[in-house]
Amino acid sequence: MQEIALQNIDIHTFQQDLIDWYQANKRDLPWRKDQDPYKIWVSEVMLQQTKVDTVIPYFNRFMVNYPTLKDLAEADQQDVLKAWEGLGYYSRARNLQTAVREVVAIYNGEVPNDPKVLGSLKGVGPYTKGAILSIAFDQPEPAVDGNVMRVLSRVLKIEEDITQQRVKKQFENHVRQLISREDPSSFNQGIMELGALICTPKSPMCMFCPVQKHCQAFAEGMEEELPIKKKAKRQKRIPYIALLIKNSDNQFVIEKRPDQGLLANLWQFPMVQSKNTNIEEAKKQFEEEYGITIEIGEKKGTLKHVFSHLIWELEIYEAEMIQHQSTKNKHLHFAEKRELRSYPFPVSHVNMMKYI
DNA sequence: AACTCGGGGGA
DNA sequence: TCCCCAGAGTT
Repeated sequence: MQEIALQNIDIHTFQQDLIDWYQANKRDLPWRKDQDPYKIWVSEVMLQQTKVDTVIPYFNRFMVNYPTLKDLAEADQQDVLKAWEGLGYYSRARNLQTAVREVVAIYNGEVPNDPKVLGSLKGVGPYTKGAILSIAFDQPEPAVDGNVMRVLSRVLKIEEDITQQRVKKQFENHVRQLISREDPSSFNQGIMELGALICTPKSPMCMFCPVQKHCQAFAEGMEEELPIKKKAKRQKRIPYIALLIKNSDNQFVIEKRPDQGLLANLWQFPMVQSKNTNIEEAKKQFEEEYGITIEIGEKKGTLKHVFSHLIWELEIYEAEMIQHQSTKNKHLHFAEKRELRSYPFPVSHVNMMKYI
């Protein structure tokens, strides 16, 4: 199978052109200062579905707070989530901490360099496993991400839907054939760097591409048509009434979200789904769900928060707590205004604080 | 294989 | 708007 796609490539020259370009043009990034497997690991998890420029400040703060794997293993999860606040996909942080705790408990605090062991850790999938093995341990393992599939779909003119898992495995097989045994780290990072800087999704800069002479899509003028990617479903919209509730001590009511699912273990201001825009209905619904009697005041504004698969449409009201009955299903807390920022909140609820 | 899981930035 | 981003876990 891969022989068909690879038959037109001079593998050795391709490796050399790519690695030479990478050595001359690689960005100076904080996780490229050394080969510490822990730092490589953290950076790769942060970089999942997240751009380099977004990750840099988070990575630097994270290394100040948790300079070693052991520091992270011993940390409080709420503090780790606070350090992750705004980065998104919070299961990455929870899984990373689960995994480093396992490394401390079972592997003497040393990041495993065995592919099967490494891949068994929480949050370490095929990409992250290959990235750690190649970058930290110089092993010739594929690390196929969106960049790699875009670059190789063009170089090898692969016209299959890259959202399919079967196709991603084909790319991994291609990389196994193509990867440099002498410098797998620079090879893998080189393809990703190329995808980020030159072989971009739109308007790739083929005139500056170090592997242009190897690129079958460029030869046929179809680089803009690749890769082929099935379109994602549209998000579902969910309207909410969200409440900035003060009690008689001038404290705000906040709640901890459940420990599974969306934004797990983060904090938020109370809110109820509002199919109807009737505020009296929302008040009744709220008092049933939360076991609090409230008086709803002025509408403070609206916020839209877009997730990958859904959209929150928040209508924000201020309110006063009249009476507190029971909260058996909700983890309610009362916090002063200045204390609020010590809790990890999703960005949408951080934005609500400007209405306080 | 399809669905869940954030948030930001570029065009 | 739409698309994409150094993806992984669950069902």
